[in-house]
Amino acid sequence: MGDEVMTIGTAAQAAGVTTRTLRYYEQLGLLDPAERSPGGSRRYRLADVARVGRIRQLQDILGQDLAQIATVLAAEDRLEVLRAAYVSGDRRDQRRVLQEAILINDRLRAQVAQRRAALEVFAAELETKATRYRAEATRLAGDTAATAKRSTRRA
Amino acid sequence: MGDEVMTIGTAAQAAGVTTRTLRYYEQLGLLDPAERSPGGSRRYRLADVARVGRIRQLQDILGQDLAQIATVLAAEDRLEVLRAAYVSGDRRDQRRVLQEAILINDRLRAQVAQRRAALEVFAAELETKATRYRAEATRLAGDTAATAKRSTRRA
DNA sequence: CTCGACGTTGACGTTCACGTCAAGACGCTG
DNA sequence: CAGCGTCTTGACGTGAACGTCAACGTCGAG
Repeated sequence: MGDEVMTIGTAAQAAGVTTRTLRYYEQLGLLDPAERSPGGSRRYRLADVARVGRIRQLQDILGQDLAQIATVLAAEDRLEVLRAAYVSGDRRDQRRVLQEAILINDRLRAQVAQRRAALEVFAAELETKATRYRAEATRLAGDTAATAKRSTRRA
Repeated sequence: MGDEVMTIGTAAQAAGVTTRTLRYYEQLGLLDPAERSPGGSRRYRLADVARVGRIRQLQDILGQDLAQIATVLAAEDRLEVLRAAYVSGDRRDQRRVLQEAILINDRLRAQVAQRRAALEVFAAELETKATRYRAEATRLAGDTAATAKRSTRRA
């Protein structure tokens, strides 16, 4: 109960994309609707809709490149598997599993860190300008006020 | 002197792109090589090469979408113009010019801030996991050591 | 059971950001 | 000025990420 199951049209609407997009994502291996109806219709669950949301979010963060997103999702999926393996695994497995998880996570972190660094630089540029503008604005205001009281200055 | 002028092939190589890319950027209005030779060959200057670099940098930061990059570049260009207008303008112009500059800059900042926020969220997720993994790793190590000394624990 | 809405696969169309090729003009070296 | 490498415009090709259309099969209300 609770695991709402829906047709592709409904799922698409819920996810805010078209049915074509869902089929395309499936074709690329980004998504795989758990079951088919006896007749062959895809059946989506809320988890699938959520995954589409994740894909769009990643597109927003990392760019359109679905191949790159595929690797990120694969990594995340693998982490999920590892998590399961970890809690139910015996002691000697856990170290290996954890090591792999750390490796995957670190790779993702490095990737994100790089993008973040580039963005930070750009943001810093903009902030610098913003600061200069503000300073200039107050200077202008002060100057104008002073000018009004005294007279002229600066050739 | 100094303002090195070059042919499209040389400029392309200097910028690390192909000649096709340079013509394409020009076609989109992202770039415009100052002059043509009498015969019609494009002449690029170092500033043009730098601009290409800026475009690639922005692609890296904001994604491939050249239309969006065009608006950013247009904003930056406008800021340059305003800067010139500002230093040579008379007092009553300066306030208007500065206001426009601030407006443009703020729009860019908002845009960047949004992307930054999304990235931060993702980065935070990864950091959380990294922390958990590290904690788990030390726990495992400690547990193992303790287990070796005492005996078994945890069903 | 029928019928209309919706789903299926397959294939072709479209936009973006270039790559590639053709036919000719340009430009520098010898 | 002859020749070879480079540049010009124009046009078609390409891979990614879908849109769209055709010719079917499926599903659920009546």
